[in-house]
Amino acid sequence: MQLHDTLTNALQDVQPINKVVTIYSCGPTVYDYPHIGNWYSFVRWDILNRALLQNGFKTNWVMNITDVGHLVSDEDDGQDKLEKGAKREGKTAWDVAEYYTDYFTKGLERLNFSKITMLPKATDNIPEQIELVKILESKGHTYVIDDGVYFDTSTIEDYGKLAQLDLKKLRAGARVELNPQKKNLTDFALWKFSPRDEKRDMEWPSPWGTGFPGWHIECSAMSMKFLGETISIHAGGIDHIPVHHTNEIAQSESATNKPFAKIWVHSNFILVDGKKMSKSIGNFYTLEDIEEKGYTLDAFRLLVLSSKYHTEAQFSWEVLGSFQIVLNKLNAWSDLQFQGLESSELVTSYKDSISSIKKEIANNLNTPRVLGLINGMLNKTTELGIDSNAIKDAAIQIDALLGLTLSLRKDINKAQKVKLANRKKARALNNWAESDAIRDDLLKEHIEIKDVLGNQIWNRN
RNA sequence: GGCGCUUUGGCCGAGCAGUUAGGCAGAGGUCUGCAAAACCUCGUAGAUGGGUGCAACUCCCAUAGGUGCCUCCA
Repeated sequence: MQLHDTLTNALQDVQPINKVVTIYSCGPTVYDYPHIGNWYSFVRWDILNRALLQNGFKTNWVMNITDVGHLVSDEDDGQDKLEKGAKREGKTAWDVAEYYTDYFTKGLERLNFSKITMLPKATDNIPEQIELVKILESKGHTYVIDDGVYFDTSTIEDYGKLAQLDLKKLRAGARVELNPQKKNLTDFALWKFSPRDEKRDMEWPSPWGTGFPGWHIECSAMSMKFLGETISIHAGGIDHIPVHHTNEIAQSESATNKPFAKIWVHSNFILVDGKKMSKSIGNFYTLEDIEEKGYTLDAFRLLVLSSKYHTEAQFSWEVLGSFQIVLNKLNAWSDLQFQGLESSELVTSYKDSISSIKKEIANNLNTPRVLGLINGMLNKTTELGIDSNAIKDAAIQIDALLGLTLSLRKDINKAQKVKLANRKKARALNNWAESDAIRDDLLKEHIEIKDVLGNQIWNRN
C-alpha cells in the first residue's frame, strides 16, 4: 500500500513496525464543536485505517485529544484555546475539555469510525512531556526566557524540512514583531509559565516553574509513549505542516536521533461554497447542521470519499444533496439482500469487484475511483440478475472498507410482508386498484415498491 | 509585502502526453396496466496567452481567479 508522503513529496510504501502499522493522527482541540472541515480530515484517517486492515495489515492507531496548551495563535503569545473557551462559557477549562471530549467521542460513533486504539489526553501525560523537555535540555536544544522554555531551532541542521521552509525568506516576509527574547523567529515554546498574577485552571509544577506544556510537545511525547520512537504514519491536516508538524519533527528527532515518522500524510481543506470555512462568513457547519437539513452522515461520508485527500475539496448543500441521492441508491441496493433472489453469476462478479476495490484504495487511498468501481458493481446487479446473499456479503465488505452502514439495513416486518403477498395476488387477477392501494399504503410506511422483471422489489426510504 | 498550492463539461470529481473515468442534475428514447426502477443515446470539458513535443487536459513560462502559510477563526 502506498501513500503520498509530504516529506519526500512522493508515493511511499507503508512500512509496518514490528509487523504492525503504527498511526498517529493529530486529534481535536476540545474547546468548541468540531466543524465538518475537522471531521473531513478525521474521516480520511478512518479510511486509512480501514484500507490497511482490509489489505491485511495490523494497525495501531492513536489519536490525541488536545485539552491544554493549544494557543489561539500558533505563535506563542496567544491565549490558550481551552482557557479562552472556559471564560466564554463561564466554566473551568477542565469542564470545557470534558464536555467537548465527550461530544467528540460520540461524534466518532455517529460517523461510524473504525476502532481507534487509543485517544489519550494531553493532560493525562504531563510527566512524559516534562521528561521529553528535560532530554532536550540535556542535549542543549533549549533556553529559558521570561514566559517559558523554548526550543532553539538554530541547534539543528534540517529545521523546516517538512514544509521546505526557507528560513531567510520567512524572516524577510514576516510582518510580526519578533519577541525580543526569542533567539530565532522559528523557536517555539516547550513549556509555558503561568502568568505571575493569575492562577490558571490548568497548571502543573515543573523543574522550570509552574505552567503548562506547549502545544507541540504533547504529540511528540504521546506518540513516542504509545507507539515508539519511530512510527509508520503520522497524519494531520495540511495546516499542521509549517508549524505543528515541523516542530514535532524538530523536538522528537533531536531527542531520539531517529526518524519520527516514516510517512507524513496531510489532508487538504474542504471549501464551503468555494470559500474557506469561517465563523464570520457563516459557512461554519457541524454534524447537527447536516442532520437538521435532512441529510445523513453516511451521505457526508460519501462526499468526503468523492475526492482524494491530497486535493482541495468542495462542500455545498447542493453537493451534499447529490451524494444523498447516491447513498439512497446504495441503500435500495442493500435492501435487495432480504428479497430471496439468486444469481450465481453475480457472486463471481462481486468477488472480482471487491478485490479490485481493495487494490484501488491501497493506491494512495483513491476513494473517487473506488466509488466508480462500486457504481460499476451495482450496474452488474441488474445485468446479471440479483443475488441476495451476494449483496449481503458485498454490503458488509463495502462497509468495512468505507465505514458506511449499508449492511445494517433491516428487513420489512411480517405485516408488511403480508401486504406484499396480497398485492401479488391482486396483480395476478389484474386488480390494479387493489395493487395500487397497497403500494400507496406501504409508501406511508416508507416502503417503496417497484415492479421489476415480474418481481415486486421493495426498498426502505 | 514574502513563499507555496490550485483552476477539468450546469455541479462534484479521477486517471492519463496519443484509446470512455465515474457520479449528480438535464434532454430524448426502450420497457411498462399505472408509477417507479433499469437500460440506451446526447451535450462532446480541461481558466487565459504563449512555448516544448510527431502528439498536451496531462510538461514548461507568463497572466488572471481561488486558496494556504507567514498574521485571530482548521
